[in-house]
Amino acid sequence: MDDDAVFRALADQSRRRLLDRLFARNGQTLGELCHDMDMSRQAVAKHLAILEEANLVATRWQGREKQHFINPVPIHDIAERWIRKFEQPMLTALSQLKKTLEGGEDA
Amino acid sequence: MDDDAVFRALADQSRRRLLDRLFARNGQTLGELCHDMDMSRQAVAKHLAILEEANLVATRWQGREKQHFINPVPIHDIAERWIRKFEQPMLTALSQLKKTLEGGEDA
DNA sequence: TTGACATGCAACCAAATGGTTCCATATTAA
DNA sequence: TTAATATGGAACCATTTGGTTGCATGTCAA
Repeated sequence: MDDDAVFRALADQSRRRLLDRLFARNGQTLGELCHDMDMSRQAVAKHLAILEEANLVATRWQGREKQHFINPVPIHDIAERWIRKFEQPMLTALSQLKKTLEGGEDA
Repeated sequence: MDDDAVFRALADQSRRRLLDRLFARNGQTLGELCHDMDMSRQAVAKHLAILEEANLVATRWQGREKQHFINPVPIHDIAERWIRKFEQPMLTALSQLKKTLEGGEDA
């Protein structure tokens, strides 16, 4: 799986908003997803293409409409991995951080 | 907390690598973090500034050296929130996705 | 068939991004 | 004091990014 594509896809506010919208109601068409996005249809289509490229969204043609479906797996995977990575050192890192920054002089 | 800054900070491969390095050993100086980064010291410093801006890294001056400490809280927070958001609809979304994409014709 | 509708494609543009280089400043060591 | 070391600042550059517009294509409905 391409971590980088997923991270970069998530780096944009508008794309996270599109994911939120698909969470609220899955399978929406491009036209539906354009509502209240305050940018052109083509701009929204580009964002969706980036999400699709990152495998965060899958699409299906239904007649002349393109439906968009969220794919929760990649984001769940990286979130899981990053959480797991951070959970262990978290407490020690935190106390260490506080000590070194607040306390002042200990190495 | 500024989600956007955190997401964008994590969107870059080099910055994720710097976080990895700090996980491996916390409190490293700029000079240490420059090793094997295949870019100039100033470039690394810019990346670290972005991480610091996103509150993912805290720094402390020790003489003429600047030490860098990872702050696991923000990334843990957004990961938690995104995981939680995705966990509930995950199973249903997945089965729905499979049905609509593989199966073909059901709405 | 004809027209409206939903989308794609491509060219273009401004701004942000990731990098560089040169020089300045502060701290340590000889 | 002087020199080396660790970092910061600013100007600059190429590429990427996020947006636009105009036009083309395919599908549905009258």
